[in-house]
Parts: sequence; structure tokens; C-alpha cells
Amino acid sequence: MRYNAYDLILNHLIFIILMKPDLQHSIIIFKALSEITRLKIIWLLINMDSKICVTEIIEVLNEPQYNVSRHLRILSKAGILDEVKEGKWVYYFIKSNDSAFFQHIKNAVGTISDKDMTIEIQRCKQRLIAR
Amino acid sequence: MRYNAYDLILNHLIFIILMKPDLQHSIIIFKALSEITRLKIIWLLINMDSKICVTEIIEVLNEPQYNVSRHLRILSKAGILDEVKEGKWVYYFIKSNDSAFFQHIKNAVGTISDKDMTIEIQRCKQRLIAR
DNA sequence: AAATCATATGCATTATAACGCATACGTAAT
DNA sequence: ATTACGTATGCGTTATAATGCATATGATTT
Repeated sequence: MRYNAYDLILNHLIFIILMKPDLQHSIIIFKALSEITRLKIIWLLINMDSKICVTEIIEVLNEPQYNVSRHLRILSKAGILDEVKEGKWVYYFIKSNDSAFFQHIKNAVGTISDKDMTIEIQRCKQRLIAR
Repeated sequence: MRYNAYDLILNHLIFIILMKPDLQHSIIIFKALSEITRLKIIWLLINMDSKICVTEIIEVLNEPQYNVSRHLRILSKAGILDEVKEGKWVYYFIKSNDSAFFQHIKNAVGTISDKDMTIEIQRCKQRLIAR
């Protein structure tokens, strides 16, 4: 069977509508976002650069390496982040996820104020220039 | 009605807070939603009836009274729910909140599947008829 | 091959959250 | 005034999550 453009778009829309997370998965996502370091990481990925590696987060957030690493793992396991290895660096980025649930969550995080992030923003800018 | 300087500053602060939550407040909301009983309560308020009292939730969720009461308190303190006393009943409902953040969160919760709520939906329907 | 850098993880400790029970408080009915 | 009903909360216990440290793994450089 062949699909035309209309079918493909329709199927995609149906897919988005049908992708309804269950309660347990929603809880995992809410829990992942309810910790300051993890929420700051997501904030940075949404507002500063779409792809950050562990060392950069350590510097920007001034958090111990093992904590950053573990928080990234939690975000990955929750399906929020994805990772890609480049040489000795591991870059993390927000996983592309078409579900309506995830879109709304991303929108929500996008509205969070930057008032508690001034130092982090500054450090992040410097770090990005130094790349 | 006339406003004095204090009111104006207060309103402005409330406006800012409402429009752009800071990280801490966002975390409180995410944390409030990352527990099964609390998320079920919100789910019911969004999908079944906009106003539910404690006894009804106890029956529908089959949870002990003291737990329901405490979870409702947490949701209230997070600014998600508001309450109104009617006789000996206390009704809880989703607080009207114009912030973009909260709108997105409500939209997200609205997309959560009902597949883990079949028994609760049934019990809730019966309860609502019996009102 | 050894040293260095980036990242991950096991284990013990500490902090936070949820639960169960008992009980208190407020309102309405008798 | 007493009883019954609906709701809230203090306190101790249990469960879950976050942290710190040490160390392991994997890749790059020398």
C-alpha cells in the first residue's frame, strides 16, 4: 500500500493523539523534573543550547561530577533526555518525543523564570564561547 | 476602587509570579504531581467533575481518609487546588490560575491515559449519580 | 604502555517523603 | 447536650531519594 502526503500527516497526527502516557510514566516524568539540578539541566537545554556534555554542566551548575552524571541518568531513564557519544564526551539533549504530554511539559518548562539562573547563564555563555 | 502603592507592587509581584514561576515553585508543582494518589485526584478533577469532596475521593480511590486529606493539603499548598467548605464537607477544585506554566501543566495532565483509572471512573460515576 | 581526561556506578550515609494509627476539631443531626 | 459524621494533624515508623566518597570503565594523548 502506498501513502500520499495527506495520509502520512494524518497518521502522524493520530499517532500523537494516541500517544497517551499512563499514570506511572507521567509520574516518572514529573518526579524527574522535581529536583533542582535536573530542572536546571532541562532549563539550560531549552534556553541555552540544545546539546550539552557532562563537563559543561558540572562547570555551569558547579555540581560534583557524580551527581551530574546520576541526574542525567535519571533524566534519560525517564525518557526526557537522549545521549550521544562524541569521542570521550557524552552529549545530552532533549529527546525528540511527539507525544502531546511531552510537548505540554516542554512548553511549561519553557515558561520558567531565569531569575535563579543568572550565574549559570553567565557561566554557560562563557563556556559555549570557549568551545 | 483605588489602589495604593503597596497594592500595585503586590499585584505586580503576583503578576510576575503567576506569569513566570521560578525554579523552586515549579519544583513544588512537579513534586506535587509525582505521586500516584495526588495525580489521580487531579486526573479525576480534570476528567470527571470539577469539584470533589474528601469523602468522595476516599471512596473512589479506596484510600484511607488521612492519606487523602494529607495529599489534598499538599496539592493546596502547591497552589494547584483550592477548597471551599459547604456544611461539613470540604470541596476541592483546581485553582484558577492564569499562568502559562500552569495552563501547560493542566494540558499535559489532560492527555494522560485513563487505562489505569477504569475502576475509579466507574466508582466515581456511581458516586456522582448518588449525590 | 602509561598517564590523563571524561563519565559512570557500587556502597554507605543522610535527607526527604509517605504511611499508619490515634486523636482532635468543626459541623450537623438527634 | 450528646452523638455522629466529615476532615485535619501530631507522632512514630517505614520507604524512597539524594549525597559523598571511592573506584571502575572507556577513550584520548603522550
